[in-house]
Amino acid sequence: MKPKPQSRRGDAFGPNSRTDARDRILEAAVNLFFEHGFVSTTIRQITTACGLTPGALYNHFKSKEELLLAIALDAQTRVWDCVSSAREAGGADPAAQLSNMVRAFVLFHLTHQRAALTASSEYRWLSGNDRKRNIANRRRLRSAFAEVVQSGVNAGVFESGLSPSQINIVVMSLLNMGIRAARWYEPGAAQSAEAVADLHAWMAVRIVSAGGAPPPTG
Amino acid sequence: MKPKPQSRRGDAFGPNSRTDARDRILEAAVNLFFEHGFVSTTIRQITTACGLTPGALYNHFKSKEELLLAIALDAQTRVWDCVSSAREAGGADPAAQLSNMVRAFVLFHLTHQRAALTASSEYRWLSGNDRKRNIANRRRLRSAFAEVVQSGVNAGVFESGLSPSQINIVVMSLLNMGIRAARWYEPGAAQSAEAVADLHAWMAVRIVSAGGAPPPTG
DNA sequence: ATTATAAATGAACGTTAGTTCATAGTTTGG
DNA sequence: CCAAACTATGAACTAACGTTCATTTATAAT
Repeated sequence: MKPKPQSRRGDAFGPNSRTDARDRILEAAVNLFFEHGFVSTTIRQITTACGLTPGALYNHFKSKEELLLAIALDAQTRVWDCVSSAREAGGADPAAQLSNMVRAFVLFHLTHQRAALTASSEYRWLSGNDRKRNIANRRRLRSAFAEVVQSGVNAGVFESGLSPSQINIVVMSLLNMGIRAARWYEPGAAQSAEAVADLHAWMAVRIVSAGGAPPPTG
Repeated sequence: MKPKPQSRRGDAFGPNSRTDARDRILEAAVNLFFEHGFVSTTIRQITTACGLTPGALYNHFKSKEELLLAIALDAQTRVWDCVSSAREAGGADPAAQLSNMVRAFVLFHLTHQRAALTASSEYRWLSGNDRKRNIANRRRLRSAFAEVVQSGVNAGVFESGLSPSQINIVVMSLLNMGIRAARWYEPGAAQSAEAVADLHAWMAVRIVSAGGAPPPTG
């Protein structure tokens, strides 16, 4: 009786201005995925949150999973870009590279908590090739970190006792602590996102730097 | 037509020996929660996995949530005991205490991957007081770690520049990397659980030990 | 042996999930 | 100004969910 489709471009400004429906869906979804998890979030919650009815969502995404995929791929792409340019900004010094990368990674997770955490911890609900793609992206990121640490070890600036498999574990630990920071960090807290990111970068460099107690063998 | 209730004590041995139904349910549940998550695991999956029908589960647990609670509380208790005695074994030296605690924490997560990860990352599906209890247990554990780090800072054996809020972040990072290790570690891998735990303990001590670059301010 | 308790069954219940679809209104392009 | 392409609606569908229950069988206690 009262279907009132909205403009695709939206009235960019004014009291009744609305953004594109697709973007509103994505924003509502990322909020709800963060809060309740992908599985527990319903299509009806998402569409209600952005003023639509369930059927309308399927004009923009062909399934709930494709919605998750869109969010996850976008966040992964942005994390990669972010970390890549941080690496380049570190010049040829492995310590500067690693520090910059960790800082950028954590800062991204603190300033885009919802999307970053969705990409990093809801990917298990993707199936088939979507999942493979997400996993491949994650592996690529880990490899970039591992490369930098290895180069530092080779250059003698990082702890020489670290074996390649230990390096992998260290890298996974660093990434996981950054990812989980997106869960516990609260934007209004005493520590700024930059301070938290700096602390993580500091921890990373501390772990791998040469000097101090050698790593355990094995 | 063929209800064949089993012995509560079970025929302890022999070809048809069966353990107590409650334990079989818990074991099936912890496996499925680990693999598919709490929300996605169905009562029917659990009961099928241990040779029961859905209704039978409710003779042992009054709801799906109570099943999760039983698993989570048990694991938390065991982690606490484990970490507490590791702390005592460290004597009065904060570095030995922290190293032992991290080692014990990680080792527990690697040898009880399913239960530990369920306790640590499915607690959000508990409601009301169950959830509060879980959160309180987690906080107690964090406090124990923070106490040790703070005592090391006070004693001058750990980095003096670390503020209390930085200590909290460091502790959360340490715990999170141990927790996540339960997800990526594969028991048959090249690295033994002990070696991985040792490496984590090494990282922890490296981060907090005095000397090296001072932590960022803020 | 008899009784009381515990445990398993299989069918059912009420909900709610993701998704589809005929319909109707809106926007765009020629 | 008309037609084609979009987009939102609201109702419906199927499937699966957690849970309940009357009933039946096994075990434990007296």
